[in-house]
Amino acid sequence: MPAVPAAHQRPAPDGGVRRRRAGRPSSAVLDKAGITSAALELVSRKGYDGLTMAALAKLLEVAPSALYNHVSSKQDVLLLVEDHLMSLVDVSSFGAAPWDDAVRTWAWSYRNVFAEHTPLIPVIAVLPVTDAPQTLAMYETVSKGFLDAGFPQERIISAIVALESFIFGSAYDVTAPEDIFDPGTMAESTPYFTAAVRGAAGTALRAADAAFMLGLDALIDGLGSLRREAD
Amino acid sequence: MPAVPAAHQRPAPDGGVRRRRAGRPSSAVLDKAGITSAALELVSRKGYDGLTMAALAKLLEVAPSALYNHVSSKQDVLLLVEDHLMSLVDVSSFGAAPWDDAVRTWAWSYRNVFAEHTPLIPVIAVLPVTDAPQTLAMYETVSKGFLDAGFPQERIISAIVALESFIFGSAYDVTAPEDIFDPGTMAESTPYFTAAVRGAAGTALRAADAAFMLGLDALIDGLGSLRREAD
DNA sequence: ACCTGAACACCGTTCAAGT
DNA sequence: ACCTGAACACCGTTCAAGT
Repeated sequence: MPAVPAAHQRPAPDGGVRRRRAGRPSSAVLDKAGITSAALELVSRKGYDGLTMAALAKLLEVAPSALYNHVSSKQDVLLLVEDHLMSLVDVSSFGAAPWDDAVRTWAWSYRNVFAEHTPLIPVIAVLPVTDAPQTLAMYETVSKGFLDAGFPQERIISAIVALESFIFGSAYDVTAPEDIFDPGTMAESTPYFTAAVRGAAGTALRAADAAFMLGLDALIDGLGSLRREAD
Repeated sequence: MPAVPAAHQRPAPDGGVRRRRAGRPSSAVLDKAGITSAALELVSRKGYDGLTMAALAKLLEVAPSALYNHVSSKQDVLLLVEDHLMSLVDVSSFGAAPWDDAVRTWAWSYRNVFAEHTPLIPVIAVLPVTDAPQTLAMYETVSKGFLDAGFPQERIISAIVALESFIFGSAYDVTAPEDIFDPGTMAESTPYFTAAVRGAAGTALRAADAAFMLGLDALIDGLGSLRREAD
Protein backbone atom coordinates (compact mmCIF):
# COMPACT_ATOMS: atom_id res chain seq x y z
CA MET A 1 0.00 0.00 0.00
CA PRO A 2 1.44 3.39 -0.90
CA ALA A 3 1.97 5.80 2.02
CA VAL A 4 0.75 8.64 -0.14
CA PRO A 5 -2.84 8.53 -1.49
CA ALA A 6 -3.19 8.22 -5.23
CA ALA A 7 -3.55 11.44 -7.16
CA HIS A 8 -7.29 11.03 -7.72
CA GLN A 9 -7.90 10.67 -3.99
CA ARG A 10 -6.16 13.90 -3.05
CA PRO A 11 -8.27 17.06 -3.12
CA ALA A 12 -7.82 18.84 -6.40
CA PRO A 13 -5.54 21.91 -6.10
CA ASP A 14 -8.43 24.13 -7.10
CA GLY A 15 -10.68 22.67 -4.40
CA GLY A 16 -12.95 21.01 -6.95
CA VAL A 17 -14.37 17.53 -6.53
CA ARG A 18 -11.80 14.77 -6.73
CA ARG A 19 -11.95 12.79 -9.93
CA ARG A 20 -11.72 9.11 -10.52
CA ARG A 21 -9.60 7.92 -13.40
CA ALA A 22 -11.52 6.33 -16.25
CA GLY A 23 -11.64 2.53 -16.20
CA ARG A 24 -13.08 -0.06 -13.88
CA PRO A 25 -12.44 0.78 -10.20
CA SER A 26 -10.83 -1.91 -8.01
CA SER A 27 -14.12 -2.35 -6.19
CA ALA A 28 -17.56 -1.17 -7.33
CA VAL A 29 -18.50 2.23 -5.96
CA LEU A 30 -22.20 1.94 -6.75
CA ASP A 31 -24.97 -0.50 -5.87
CA LYS A 32 -28.77 -0.41 -5.78
CA ALA A 33 -28.95 0.25 -2.04
CA GLY A 34 -26.63 3.24 -2.34
CA ILE A 35 -28.52 4.59 -5.33
CA THR A 36 -31.80 4.22 -3.44
CA SER A 37 -30.64 6.07 -0.34
CA ALA A 38 -29.02 8.82 -2.39
CA ALA A 39 -32.26 9.22 -4.33
CA LEU A 40 -34.25 9.44 -1.09
CA GLU A 41 -31.86 12.04 0.29
CA LEU A 42 -32.11 14.07 -2.89
CA VAL A 43 -35.91 13.94 -2.85
CA SER A 44 -36.13 14.99 0.78
CA ARG A 45 -33.77 17.91 0.18
CA LYS A 46 -34.93 19.13 -3.23
CA GLY A 47 -38.18 17.36 -4.03
CA TYR A 48 -38.83 15.31 -7.13
CA ASP A 49 -37.86 18.16 -9.44
CA GLY A 50 -34.38 17.84 -7.98
CA LEU A 51 -34.18 14.12 -8.62
CA THR A 52 -32.31 14.01 -11.91
CA MET A 53 -29.82 11.43 -13.06
CA ALA A 54 -27.18 14.15 -13.11
CA ALA A 55 -27.89 15.25 -9.54
CA LEU A 56 -28.00 11.66 -8.36
CA ALA A 57 -24.65 10.98 -9.98
CA LYS A 58 -23.14 14.09 -8.46
CA LEU A 59 -24.27 13.13 -4.95
CA LEU A 60 -22.73 9.69 -5.48
CA GLU A 61 -19.62 11.25 -6.99
CA VAL A 62 -19.80 9.37 -10.25
CA ALA A 63 -20.50 10.27 -13.86
CA PRO A 64 -24.21 10.10 -14.79
CA SER A 65 -23.56 7.29 -17.21
CA ALA A 66 -22.17 5.12 -14.39
CA LEU A 67 -25.69 4.79 -12.98
CA TYR A 68 -26.72 2.81 -16.03
CA ASN A 69 -24.52 -0.08 -14.94
CA HIS A 70 -26.96 -0.61 -12.03
CA VAL A 71 -30.34 0.67 -13.20
CA SER A 72 -31.75 0.56 -16.68
CA SER A 73 -33.59 3.87 -16.57
CA LYS A 74 -34.75 6.66 -14.32
CA GLN A 75 -38.05 4.80 -13.96
CA ASP A 76 -35.98 2.04 -12.37
CA VAL A 77 -34.68 4.51 -9.78
CA LEU A 78 -38.23 5.61 -8.99
CA LEU A 79 -39.18 1.98 -8.55
CA LEU A 80 -36.41 1.49 -6.00
CA VAL A 81 -37.59 4.53 -4.08
CA GLU A 82 -41.21 3.44 -4.22
CA ASP A 83 -40.46 0.00 -2.87
CA HIS A 84 -38.53 1.50 0.01
CA LEU A 85 -41.44 3.79 0.90
CA MET A 86 -43.84 0.85 0.95
CA SER A 87 -41.84 -0.58 3.84
CA LEU A 88 -42.73 2.57 5.81
CA VAL A 89 -46.47 1.91 5.54
CA ASP A 90 -47.80 0.71 8.88
CA VAL A 91 -49.42 -2.72 8.59
CA SER A 92 -48.75 -3.66 12.21
CA SER A 93 -52.39 -3.45 13.25
CA PHE A 94 -53.46 -6.33 11.06
CA GLY A 95 -53.77 -9.29 13.39
CA ALA A 96 -53.41 -7.04 16.43
CA ALA A 97 -56.60 -4.99 16.18
CA PRO A 98 -60.11 -5.48 14.74
CA TRP A 99 -60.27 -5.33 10.95
CA ASP A 100 -61.79 -1.87 10.71
CA ASP A 101 -59.23 -0.35 13.07
CA ALA A 102 -56.41 -2.07 11.21
CA VAL A 103 -57.65 -0.75 7.88
CA ARG A 104 -57.93 2.75 9.32
CA THR A 105 -54.37 2.72 10.69
CA TRP A 106 -52.99 1.28 7.47
CA ALA A 107 -54.88 3.68 5.22
CA TRP A 108 -53.87 6.84 7.09
CA SER A 109 -50.25 5.73 7.20
CA TYR A 110 -50.30 4.81 3.49
CA ARG A 111 -51.84 8.15 2.54
CA ASN A 112 -49.39 10.13 4.65
CA VAL A 113 -46.35 8.39 3.21
CA PHE A 114 -47.40 9.04 -0.38
CA ALA A 115 -48.73 12.55 0.20
CA GLU A 116 -45.06 13.52 0.36
CA HIS A 117 -44.25 11.46 -2.72
CA THR A 118 -47.12 12.06 -5.13
CA PRO A 119 -44.87 11.94 -8.21
CA LEU A 120 -44.48 8.24 -7.51
CA ILE A 121 -48.20 7.52 -7.70
CA PRO A 122 -48.30 7.17 -11.49
CA VAL A 123 -45.34 4.79 -11.18
CA ILE A 124 -46.96 2.63 -8.51
CA ALA A 125 -50.23 2.39 -10.35
CA VAL A 126 -48.63 0.65 -13.32
CA LEU A 127 -45.88 -1.21 -11.50
CA PRO A 128 -46.12 -5.01 -11.44
CA VAL A 129 -45.71 -6.10 -7.82
CA THR A 130 -43.23 -8.77 -8.87
CA ASP A 131 -40.50 -6.19 -9.12
CA ALA A 132 -41.09 -4.76 -5.66
CA PRO A 133 -40.52 -7.11 -2.72
CA GLN A 134 -41.52 -4.67 0.04
CA THR A 135 -44.71 -3.86 -1.82
CA LEU A 136 -45.49 -7.54 -2.11
CA ALA A 137 -44.86 -7.96 1.62
CA MET A 138 -47.38 -5.25 2.38
CA TYR A 139 -50.02 -6.89 0.18
CA GLU A 140 -49.38 -10.23 1.89
CA THR A 141 -50.03 -8.82 5.35
CA VAL A 142 -53.11 -6.91 4.22
CA SER A 143 -54.54 -9.89 2.30
CA LYS A 144 -54.18 -12.10 5.36
CA GLY A 145 -55.88 -9.44 7.47
CA PHE A 146 -58.84 -9.37 5.11
CA LEU A 147 -59.13 -13.15 4.91
CA ASP A 148 -58.94 -13.56 8.67
CA ALA A 149 -61.63 -10.90 9.05
CA GLY A 150 -63.99 -13.05 7.01
CA PHE A 151 -63.75 -11.55 3.55
CA PRO A 152 -64.63 -13.85 0.68
CA GLN A 153 -61.39 -14.61 -1.08
CA GLU A 154 -62.59 -13.52 -4.51
CA ARG A 155 -63.40 -9.99 -3.31
CA ILE A 156 -60.22 -9.27 -1.35
CA ILE A 157 -58.17 -7.89 -4.23
CA SER A 158 -61.04 -5.67 -5.40
CA ALA A 159 -61.51 -4.33 -1.87
CA ILE A 160 -57.80 -3.56 -1.48
CA VAL A 161 -57.61 -1.93 -4.91
CA ALA A 162 -60.64 0.22 -4.10
CA LEU A 163 -59.04 1.37 -0.85
CA GLU A 164 -55.72 2.04 -2.56
CA SER A 165 -57.38 4.05 -5.30
CA PHE A 166 -59.00 6.22 -2.67
CA ILE A 167 -55.70 6.51 -0.80
CA PHE A 168 -53.72 7.59 -3.86
CA GLY A 169 -56.32 10.12 -4.91
CA SER A 170 -56.44 11.45 -1.37
CA ALA A 171 -52.66 11.78 -1.23
CA TYR A 172 -52.89 14.37 -4.00
CA ASP A 173 -55.44 16.36 -2.00
CA VAL A 174 -52.94 16.87 0.78
CA THR A 175 -50.63 18.70 -1.63
CA ALA A 176 -53.37 20.96 -2.98
CA PRO A 177 -53.50 24.58 -1.89
CA GLU A 178 -55.93 25.22 0.98
CA ASP A 179 -57.96 27.61 -1.18
CA ILE A 180 -58.19 25.33 -4.21
CA PHE A 181 -62.00 25.59 -4.19
CA ASP A 182 -62.17 29.36 -3.98
CA PRO A 183 -64.49 30.21 -6.87
CA GLY A 184 -62.99 33.69 -7.09
CA THR A 185 -64.74 36.07 -9.47
CA MET A 186 -67.04 33.28 -10.65
CA ALA A 187 -68.71 33.01 -7.23
CA GLU A 188 -71.97 34.65 -8.25
CA SER A 189 -72.51 32.37 -11.23
CA THR A 190 -72.02 29.28 -9.06
CA PRO A 191 -74.21 29.87 -6.01
CA TYR A 192 -74.63 26.25 -4.85
CA PHE A 193 -70.95 25.45 -5.11
CA THR A 194 -69.96 28.72 -3.45
CA ALA A 195 -72.35 28.08 -0.58
CA ALA A 196 -70.97 24.57 -0.13
CA VAL A 197 -67.40 25.88 -0.04
CA ARG A 198 -68.31 28.55 2.51
CA GLY A 199 -70.32 26.05 4.56
CA ALA A 200 -67.28 23.79 4.86
CA ALA A 201 -64.97 26.60 5.98
CA GLY A 202 -65.74 26.37 9.69
CA THR A 203 -64.33 22.88 10.19
CA ALA A 204 -61.39 22.24 12.49
CA LEU A 205 -59.77 19.66 10.21
CA ARG A 206 -57.90 20.55 7.07
CA ALA A 207 -60.19 20.02 4.06
CA ALA A 208 -58.08 17.10 2.82
CA ASP A 209 -58.25 15.39 6.22
CA ALA A 210 -62.01 15.88 6.56
CA ALA A 211 -62.61 14.37 3.11
CA PHE A 212 -60.25 11.48 3.78
CA MET A 213 -61.89 10.66 7.09
CA LEU A 214 -65.36 10.82 5.59
CA GLY A 215 -64.52 8.67 2.57
CA LEU A 216 -62.50 6.17 4.55
CA ASP A 217 -65.30 5.62 7.04
CA ALA A 218 -67.76 5.16 4.20
CA LEU A 219 -65.48 2.64 2.47
CA ILE A 220 -64.81 0.71 5.67
CA ASP A 221 -68.52 0.52 6.43
CA GLY A 222 -69.47 -0.47 2.91
CA LEU A 223 -66.66 -2.97 2.35
CA GLY A 224 -67.06 -4.38 5.86
CA SER A 225 -70.53 -5.57 4.98
CA LEU A 226 -68.96 -8.10 2.61
CA ARG A 227 -67.57 -10.09 5.52
CA ARG A 228 -69.10 -13.33 6.65
CA GLU A 229 -68.59 -14.50 10.22
CA ALA A 230 -64.89 -14.97 10.89
CA ASP A 231 -63.98 -18.43 12.14
CA MET B 1 -56.12 42.11 -52.78
CA PRO B 2 -53.31 40.60 -54.84
CA ALA B 3 -54.37 37.98 -57.40
CA VAL B 4 -51.24 35.99 -56.60
CA PRO B 5 -50.82 34.63 -53.07
CA ALA B 6 -47.97 36.08 -51.07
CA ALA B 7 -44.72 34.21 -51.18
CA HIS B 8 -45.10 32.70 -47.73
CA GLN B 9 -48.47 31.21 -48.67
CA ARG B 10 -47.18 29.36 -51.72
CA PRO B 11 -45.80 25.87 -51.13
CA ALA B 12 -42.03 26.02 -50.85
CA PRO B 13 -40.26 24.78 -53.99
CA ASP B 14 -38.68 21.93 -52.04
CA GLY B 15 -42.08 20.81 -50.73
CA GLY B 16 -41.20 21.74 -47.15
CA VAL B 17 -43.56 23.58 -44.81
CA ARG B 18 -44.37 27.11 -45.87
CA ARG B 19 -42.77 29.75 -43.69
CA ARG B 20 -44.12 32.93 -42.30
CA ARG B 21 -41.95 36.02 -42.41
CA ALA B 22 -40.79 37.27 -39.00
CA GLY B 23 -42.82 40.12 -37.54
CA ARG B 24 -46.37 40.52 -36.40
CA PRO B 25 -48.84 38.87 -38.79
CA SER B 26 -51.74 41.00 -40.09
CA SER B 27 -54.14 38.92 -38.00
CA ALA B 28 -53.25 36.66 -35.12
CA VAL B 29 -52.81 33.03 -36.16
CA LEU B 30 -53.04 31.60 -32.64
CA ASP B 31 -55.57 31.71 -29.84
CA LYS B 32 -56.35 29.61 -26.77
CA ALA B 33 -59.14 27.66 -28.45
CA GLY B 34 -56.87 26.67 -31.32
CA ILE B 35 -54.06 25.72 -28.96
CA THR B 36 -56.48 23.61 -26.91
CA SER B 37 -57.83 21.68 -29.86
CA ALA B 38 -54.39 21.14 -31.32
CA ALA B 39 -53.21 19.84 -27.95
CA LEU B 40 -56.17 17.46 -27.79
CA GLU B 41 -55.49 16.20 -31.29
CA LEU B 42 -51.83 15.64 -30.46
CA VAL B 43 -52.69 13.75 -27.29
CA SER B 44 -55.20 11.53 -29.03
CA ARG B 45 -52.71 10.73 -31.79
CA LYS B 46 -49.48 10.39 -29.83
CA GLY B 47 -50.39 10.36 -26.13
CA TYR B 48 -49.03 12.71 -23.53
CA ASP B 49 -45.43 11.85 -24.39
CA GLY B 50 -46.12 13.40 -27.77
CA LEU B 51 -47.49 16.61 -26.32
CA THR B 52 -44.45 18.85 -26.43
CA MET B 53 -44.36 22.56 -27.06
CA ALA B 54 -42.36 21.88 -30.21
CA ALA B 55 -44.89 19.34 -31.53
CA LEU B 56 -47.76 21.64 -30.66
CA ALA B 57 -46.11 24.52 -32.50
CA LYS B 58 -45.44 22.33 -35.51
CA LEU B 59 -49.08 21.23 -35.74
CA LEU B 60 -50.13 24.86 -35.54
CA GLU B 61 -47.46 25.86 -38.06
CA VAL B 62 -45.77 28.39 -35.82
CA ALA B 63 -42.46 28.65 -34.03
CA PRO B 64 -42.52 27.17 -30.50
CA SER B 65 -41.86 30.56 -28.98
CA ALA B 66 -45.04 31.93 -30.54
CA LEU B 67 -47.07 29.82 -28.12
CA TYR B 68 -45.80 31.92 -25.25
CA ASN B 69 -47.78 34.90 -26.49
CA HIS B 70 -50.92 32.99 -25.51
CA VAL B 71 -49.97 30.65 -22.68
CA SER B 72 -47.42 31.27 -20.00
CA SER B 73 -46.15 27.71 -19.71
CA LYS B 74 -46.79 24.12 -20.71
CA GLN B 75 -48.72 23.72 -17.45
CA ASP B 76 -51.06 26.34 -18.85
CA VAL B 77 -51.65 24.18 -21.92
CA LEU B 78 -52.43 21.19 -19.72
CA LEU B 79 -54.90 23.35 -17.82
CA LEU B 80 -56.70 24.25 -21.03
CA VAL B 81 -56.94 20.58 -21.97
CA GLU B 82 -58.10 19.61 -18.50
CA ASP B 83 -60.89 22.17 -18.49
CA HIS B 84 -62.10 20.95 -21.86
CA LEU B 85 -62.22 17.35 -20.64
CA MET B 86 -64.27 18.37 -17.62
CA SER B 87 -67.00 19.46 -20.00
CA LEU B 88 -67.17 15.85 -21.24
CA VAL B 89 -68.05 14.51 -17.80
CA ASP B 90 -71.72 13.55 -17.69
CA VAL B 91 -73.58 15.47 -14.99
CA SER B 92 -76.94 15.25 -16.76
CA SER B 93 -78.43 12.80 -14.26
CA PHE B 94 -78.33 15.28 -11.41
CA GLY B 95 -81.86 16.58 -11.08
CA ALA B 96 -83.14 13.92 -13.48
CA ALA B 97 -82.51 10.77 -11.47
CA PRO B 98 -82.28 9.83 -7.78
CA TRP B 99 -79.10 10.99 -6.05
CA ASP B 100 -77.40 7.61 -5.94
CA ASP B 101 -78.04 6.92 -9.62
CA ALA B 102 -76.83 10.38 -10.55
CA VAL B 103 -73.62 9.90 -8.57
CA ARG B 104 -73.06 6.54 -10.21
CA THR B 105 -73.49 7.91 -13.72
CA TRP B 106 -71.30 10.92 -12.98
CA ALA B 107 -68.55 8.88 -11.32
CA TRP B 108 -68.27 6.28 -14.09
CA SER B 109 -68.19 8.99 -16.73
CA TYR B 110 -65.60 11.01 -14.80
CA ARG B 111 -63.38 7.98 -14.31
CA ASN B 112 -63.62 6.95 -17.95
CA VAL B 113 -62.71 10.40 -19.22
CA PHE B 114 -59.60 10.65 -17.06
CA ALA B 115 -58.54 7.03 -17.45
CA GLU B 116 -57.43 8.14 -20.91
CA HIS B 117 -55.78 11.26 -19.54
CA THR B 118 -54.05 10.16 -16.34
CA PRO B 119 -51.11 12.54 -16.85
CA LEU B 120 -53.55 15.36 -16.14
CA ILE B 121 -54.49 14.04 -12.72
CA PRO B 122 -51.56 15.63 -10.90
CA VAL B 123 -52.46 18.89 -12.63
CA ILE B 124 -56.13 18.78 -11.63
CA ALA B 125 -55.35 17.92 -8.04
CA VAL B 126 -53.47 21.18 -7.48
CA LEU B 127 -55.41 23.38 -9.87
CA PRO B 128 -57.49 26.18 -8.36
CA VAL B 129 -60.97 25.93 -9.84
CA THR B 130 -61.00 29.67 -10.48
CA ASP B 131 -58.90 29.17 -13.58
CA ALA B 132 -61.14 26.51 -15.07
CA PRO B 133 -64.70 27.56 -15.96
CA GLN B 134 -65.92 24.17 -17.18
CA THR B 135 -64.60 22.55 -14.03
CA LEU B 136 -66.43 25.10 -11.96
CA ALA B 137 -69.62 24.41 -13.92
CA MET B 138 -69.33 20.72 -13.12
CA TYR B 139 -68.91 21.41 -9.41
CA GLU B 140 -71.93 23.71 -9.47
CA THR B 141 -74.20 21.03 -10.89
CA VAL B 142 -72.89 18.36 -8.55
CA SER B 143 -73.13 20.62 -5.48
CA LYS B 144 -76.75 21.42 -6.29
CA GLY B 145 -77.45 17.72 -6.73
CA PHE B 146 -76.05 16.96 -3.29
CA LEU B 147 -77.89 19.82 -1.61
CA ASP B 148 -81.20 18.88 -3.21
CA ALA B 149 -80.68 15.29 -2.10
CA GLY B 150 -80.60 16.46 1.49
CA PHE B 151 -76.88 16.66 2.24
CA PRO B 152 -75.88 19.02 5.03
CA GLN B 153 -74.15 21.93 3.37
CA GLU B 154 -70.98 21.69 5.42
CA ARG B 155 -70.31 18.10 4.32
CA ILE B 156 -70.90 18.49 0.58
CA ILE B 157 -67.38 19.52 -0.38
CA SER B 158 -65.85 16.73 1.68
CA ALA B 159 -68.16 14.21 0.09
CA ILE B 160 -67.35 15.39 -3.43
CA VAL B 161 -63.62 15.44 -2.70
CA ALA B 162 -63.78 11.91 -1.30
CA LEU B 163 -65.56 10.69 -4.43
CA GLU B 164 -63.13 12.51 -6.70
CA SER B 165 -60.14 11.08 -4.88
CA PHE B 166 -61.52 7.61 -5.45
CA ILE B 167 -62.25 8.43 -9.08
CA PHE B 168 -58.75 9.72 -9.81
CA GLY B 169 -57.08 6.79 -8.11
CA SER B 170 -59.34 4.42 -10.00
CA ALA B 171 -58.52 6.09 -13.31
CA TYR B 172 -54.92 4.95 -12.87
CA ASP B 173 -56.06 1.37 -12.32
CA VAL B 174 -57.60 1.29 -15.77
CA THR B 175 -54.18 1.92 -17.32
CA ALA B 176 -52.43 -0.76 -15.27
CA PRO B 177 -51.47 -4.04 -16.94
CA GLU B 178 -54.01 -6.81 -16.37
CA ASP B 179 -51.40 -8.97 -14.62
CA ILE B 180 -50.11 -6.23 -12.32
CA PHE B 181 -50.76 -8.42 -9.27
CA ASP B 182 -49.02 -11.49 -10.56
CA PRO B 183 -46.66 -12.32 -7.71
CA GLY B 184 -44.36 -14.17 -10.13
CA THR B 185 -41.49 -16.05 -8.51
CA MET B 186 -42.42 -14.66 -5.09
CA ALA B 187 -45.75 -16.55 -5.06
CA GLU B 188 -44.74 -19.15 -2.49
CA SER B 189 -43.55 -16.58 0.03
CA THR B 190 -46.87 -14.70 -0.19
CA PRO B 191 -49.52 -17.43 0.10
CA TYR B 192 -52.43 -15.25 1.24
CA PHE B 193 -51.90 -12.61 -1.41
CA THR B 194 -51.37 -15.24 -4.11
CA ALA B 195 -54.57 -17.02 -3.12
CA ALA B 196 -56.48 -13.73 -3.20
CA VAL B 197 -55.16 -12.94 -6.68
CA ARG B 198 -56.08 -16.40 -7.94
CA GLY B 199 -59.48 -16.22 -6.26
CA ALA B 200 -60.28 -13.01 -8.12
CA ALA B 201 -59.28 -14.41 -11.51
CA GLY B 202 -62.64 -15.94 -12.38
CA THR B 203 -64.57 -12.67 -12.52
CA ALA B 204 -66.23 -11.49 -15.71
CA LEU B 205 -65.36 -7.83 -15.15
CA ARG B 206 -61.90 -6.42 -15.67
CA ALA B 207 -60.14 -6.11 -12.31
CA ALA B 208 -60.21 -2.31 -12.47
CA ASP B 209 -63.95 -2.29 -13.15
CA ALA B 210 -64.75 -4.75 -10.36
CA ALA B 211 -62.81 -2.66 -7.85
CA PHE B 212 -64.38 0.56 -9.04
CA MET B 213 -67.88 -0.83 -8.80
CA LEU B 214 -67.27 -2.24 -5.34
CA GLY B 215 -65.70 0.94 -3.98
CA LEU B 216 -68.23 3.23 -5.60
CA ASP B 217 -71.16 1.30 -4.15
CA ALA B 218 -69.54 1.40 -0.72
CA LEU B 219 -68.97 5.15 -0.96
CA ILE B 220 -72.48 5.86 -2.21
CA ASP B 221 -73.96 3.80 0.63
CA GLY B 222 -71.75 5.33 3.27
CA LEU B 223 -72.03 8.93 2.08
CA GLY B 224 -75.74 8.57 1.41
CA SER B 225 -76.32 7.99 5.10
CA LEU B 226 -75.36 11.61 5.73
CA ARG B 227 -78.54 12.82 4.04
CA ARG B 228 -81.45 14.15 5.98
CA GLU B 229 -84.93 14.05 4.47
CA ALA B 230 -85.02 16.08 1.27
CA ASP B 231 -87.71 18.74 1.24
C1' DA C 1 -49.38 42.92 -30.25
C1' DC C 2 -47.66 38.80 -32.11
C1' DC C 3 -44.78 36.52 -34.97
C1' DT C 4 -39.48 34.31 -36.13
C1' DG C 5 -35.02 32.63 -35.07
C1' DA C 6 -31.26 32.01 -32.19
C1' DA C 7 -29.85 30.86 -27.84
C1' DC C 8 -29.89 28.97 -23.03
C1' DA C 9 -29.79 25.70 -19.53
C1' DC C 10 -31.13 21.83 -18.98
C1' DC C 11 -32.95 16.57 -19.64
C1' DG C 12 -32.28 11.05 -20.02
C1' DT C 13 -29.57 7.90 -22.45
C1' DT C 14 -25.84 5.64 -25.42
C1' DC C 15 -21.42 4.14 -26.31
C1' DA C 16 -16.41 3.89 -27.17
C1' DA C 17 -12.36 3.87 -24.43
C1' DG C 18 -10.01 2.71 -20.34
C1' DT C 19 -8.59 -0.48 -16.47
C1' DA D 1 -17.51 -5.71 -14.92
C1' DC D 2 -17.78 -0.96 -14.07
C1' DC D 3 -16.05 3.30 -14.40
C1' DT D 4 -15.18 8.22 -17.47
C1' DG D 5 -16.06 11.48 -21.00
C1' DA D 6 -18.02 12.87 -25.12
C1' DA D 7 -21.94 12.94 -27.76
C1' DC D 8 -26.93 12.63 -29.11
C1' DA D 9 -31.51 13.90 -29.47
C1' DC D 10 -34.25 15.99 -27.21
C1' DC D 11 -36.82 19.35 -23.51
C1' DG D 12 -39.28 24.09 -21.90
C1' DT D 13 -38.39 28.82 -21.98
C1' DT D 14 -36.35 33.58 -22.98
C1' DC D 15 -35.54 37.40 -25.73
C1' DA D 16 -33.96 40.54 -29.40
C1' DA D 17 -35.43 41.67 -33.90
C1' DG D 18 -38.95 42.30 -37.17
C1' DT D 19 -43.55 44.16 -38.84
